[in-house]
Amino acid sequence: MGNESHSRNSSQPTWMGVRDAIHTRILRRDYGPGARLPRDEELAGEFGCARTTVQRAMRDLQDRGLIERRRKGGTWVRHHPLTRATFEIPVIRQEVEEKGCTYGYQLVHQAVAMPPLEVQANFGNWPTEPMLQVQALHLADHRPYMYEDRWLCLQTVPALGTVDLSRQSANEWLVHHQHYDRCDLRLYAHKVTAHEAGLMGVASAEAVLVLERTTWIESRLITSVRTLTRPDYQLLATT
Amino acid sequence: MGNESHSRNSSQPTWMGVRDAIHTRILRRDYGPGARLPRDEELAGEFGCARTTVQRAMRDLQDRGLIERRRKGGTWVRHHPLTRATFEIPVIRQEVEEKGCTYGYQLVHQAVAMPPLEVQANFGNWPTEPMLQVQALHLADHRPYMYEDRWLCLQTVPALGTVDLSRQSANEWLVHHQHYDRCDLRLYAHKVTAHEAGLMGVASAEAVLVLERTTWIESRLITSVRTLTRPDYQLLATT
DNA sequence: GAGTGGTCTAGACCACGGC
DNA sequence: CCGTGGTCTAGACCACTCG
Repeated sequence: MGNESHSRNSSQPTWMGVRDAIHTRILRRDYGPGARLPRDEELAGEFGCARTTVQRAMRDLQDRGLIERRRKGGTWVRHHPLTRATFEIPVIRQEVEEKGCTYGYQLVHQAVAMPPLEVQANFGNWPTEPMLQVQALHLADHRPYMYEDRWLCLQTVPALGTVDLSRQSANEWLVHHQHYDRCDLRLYAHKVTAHEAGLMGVASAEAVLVLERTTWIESRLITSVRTLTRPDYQLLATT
Repeated sequence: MGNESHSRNSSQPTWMGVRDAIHTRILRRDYGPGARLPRDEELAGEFGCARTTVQRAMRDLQDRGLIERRRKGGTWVRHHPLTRATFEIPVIRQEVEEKGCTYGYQLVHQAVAMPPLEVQANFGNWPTEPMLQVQALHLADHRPYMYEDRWLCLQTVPALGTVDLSRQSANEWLVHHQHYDRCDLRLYAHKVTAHEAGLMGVASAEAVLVLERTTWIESRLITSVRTLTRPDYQLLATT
């Protein structure tokens, strides 16, 4: 039944021990796909622990997408366990410097304009209005590392109007001066245009990973940015 | 101080209420980047709740990448909050059917062979040995939806040798017969080859998103699969 | 209405790790 | 060593939701 490697001693089960025991039962189909698990209280009795401990174990299994829990409905084994992948999106300067490279930044274009429809698509109900567009390159050892096309909301962050974005990236300024409480992400492949290829220093029509991020504070739009990575860029996750 | 929208009433703070209050203080730089927070017990006293409740709030802030906690070291505001994105990787049949399409499957190639080096790179210390390679198309309304190039470990899952993979996808068989307890993911952009373009029914040299997954059970390799999506495929996440 | 999970408490002990 | 977070308990009440 699992070797209980997480328990401190036999008389006091840990939540990890309980979790592993239940996980094992799911893997062995003692609790098969779609099956209903015993009530927390019952399991607590079986394992000789408090109901809180079972709860802690169950929350972990739920976070991992193995079970579903509903008040009154009880706990159920998912028919198909969810595969959830968590990626960490790094701060660009930090990522570059952690690779032992010198970070650099170069402003390409800046103007106030009306965002095109495909950008507005990220904004939900947010009213259409002119925004500050900033296109810039992030460099590693003086070579292009990432290209970003960003739209900034001057209504939400008026201070941006006074920042010299040729010296400091909007990314960096925002990290230090404007927190967010919501972030939408979109990830897809993109064939670079001739213009983008020139800026990035890659072959024309190369395939690159695009990361689109839209951030908000208290339901007010801050910025939407489309980031083009180098063709060899990979996102890694271990579940 | 935040409007405590998560508290049931003023006399009994909820962990979400406490979390939001602390979050607000971080946003307002009452607890600035790199600062140390008061001990849990102290905060519990301030909020008039049990230490357990503060713990629950802190764990959530930690999961969201806003703070770091260490025994004896205390709780600290991260200099740069982590941006974590969680994506759900769907079961293919389910994903297709949820879009209202008919799911289909077509085996392209199957053979036992030695996996090439770039595939072995996903296997860590796992010994090199012949594996079952399966290339197949997943269809939506009879049109190509995804292409997968998969390597299966016959040592770990001998039963696979007897499965007719021209009728049922390895994906589906594995979901029903072989659970995993570890999954490594890798995500990148790829320019399709002429061969892949022909199979997928897309223009040659098109950019597509590739999802590589390697799964394990009790430290034994199960399978490694490289999935090519359609050019318009996007992964979405809301943090 | 009633069964089930979700949360809170007060107190205890443990484990990690900085000093 | 000893301060701090991590976990466990036993019991209580609450909130959601299914039948």
